[in-house]
Amino acid sequence: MTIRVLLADDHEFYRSGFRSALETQPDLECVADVGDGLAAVREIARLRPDVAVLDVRMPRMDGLAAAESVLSSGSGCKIVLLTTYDEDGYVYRALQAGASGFCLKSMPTDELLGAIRIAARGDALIDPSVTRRLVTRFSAGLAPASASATRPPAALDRLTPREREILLEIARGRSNAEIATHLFVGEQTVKTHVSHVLTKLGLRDRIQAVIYAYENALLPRSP
Amino acid sequence: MTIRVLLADDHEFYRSGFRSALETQPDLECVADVGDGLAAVREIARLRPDVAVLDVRMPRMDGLAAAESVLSSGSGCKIVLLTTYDEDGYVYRALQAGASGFCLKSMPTDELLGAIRIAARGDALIDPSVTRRLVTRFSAGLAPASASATRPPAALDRLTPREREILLEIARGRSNAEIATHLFVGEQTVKTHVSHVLTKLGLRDRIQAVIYAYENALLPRSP
DNA sequence: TTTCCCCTCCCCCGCGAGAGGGAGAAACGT
DNA sequence: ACGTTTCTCCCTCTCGCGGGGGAGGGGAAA
Repeated sequence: MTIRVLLADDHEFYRSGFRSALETQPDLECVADVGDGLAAVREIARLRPDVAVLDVRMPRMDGLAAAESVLSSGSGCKIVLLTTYDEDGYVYRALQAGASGFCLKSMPTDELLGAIRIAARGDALIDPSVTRRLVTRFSAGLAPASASATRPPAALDRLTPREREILLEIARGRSNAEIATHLFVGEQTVKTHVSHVLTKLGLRDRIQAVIYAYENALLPRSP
Repeated sequence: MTIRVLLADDHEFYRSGFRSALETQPDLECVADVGDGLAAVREIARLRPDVAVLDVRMPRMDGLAAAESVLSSGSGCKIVLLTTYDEDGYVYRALQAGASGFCLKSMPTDELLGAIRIAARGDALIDPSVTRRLVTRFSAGLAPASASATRPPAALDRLTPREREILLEIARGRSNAEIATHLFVGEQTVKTHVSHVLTKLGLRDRIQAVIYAYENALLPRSP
């Protein structure tokens, strides 16, 4: 009984490499590979794979939204999320959605294949470096970032959703070019958003924005 | 640089088998093996191993209590918990105590050795079948929180006092000119220090330095 | 339909930042 | 005495950042 796998990633090379790796495994079969989240949701509904491997960063619909859509549909398809960035915020959304895996792309091929098999049998695997963050959080206590305690400063409400997203990207230390790549827009666009964020929040430069984000608990304060 | 390991388990045969397995690994060294939790706590304090592998079920003091004792002592010793029973209640206590691993005894030898290495480098590994329960709980509604870690940043020791001072100034969002004024030195001097700080800490720019400072709790929470 | 907001992208321009050199003067331990 | 480390200051050069404009498209409200 082979495990039917679907892959969604926006990098063509990555997908072809992934397919090649799967072909060497007698128990794994890649039924489709797509380049964005929307296509992933559609193809999963059509082909009903056992496991879907989704990149977090994708055009049109990101992996998290796609995972939530698939998992709430009750199709029984297991989800393994992939990311090049060990964003722990993503882990929580993924876990809350019921994902069966959260792995870094830097993970060795055989380990990733193992993660797929683990997901297929109903278990779950989280990348060790991500697990560490999880443990740190657990040992620190509880309470979701969205709930209790901290009140959002009124100035934040003046930001558009996109601008808030940009603010978080800035706070993670990314350059304009990096933000552009990660959000699939041009660098000029990013510069415009950054400029608006700084103006609306009355900040001098992106460094002040980083400090602003930390002081206002927009970022979890833990390594 | 070998990883120094301590084992605590109440089965004599298991301990000897564990020692044998470690002897085949050039990077792992078993500094002691004990048969109960109380002895584990005492020997960990005396021998200061890098990683302690503790069985959950032990006489006198169980592995969880021992783990909590060791982890709260701030010795820096990492804890990997072992159990034959995948009780998720144990996992939660272990994670809340700050354990770096939670593995089943049924785990293959090489994977357990891998878990020790993972723990030694500061990451964490949870057995996949246990992770699955974790995910179930997460998706059921639990949520974590902002954390506070007590971690000694080793790279900081490579900085001179002046450079540490500069790092704090950077983290406060000051420009080179402002730092110069504040510290009564020339801006060129500041630029030199900043450059050294970035080089020594392996950071790309001052923005990463700000993030570094926050993540390593170099700044008191001010808001 | 018109108006407004949001997102997207483009231009030029000035400036601070950081790299990559070098160099002098203390203070330190030997 | 000596070398090492630290702190100080200087140069040039490149590049990213941010401000100042403008502009088009789409969606939602009026």
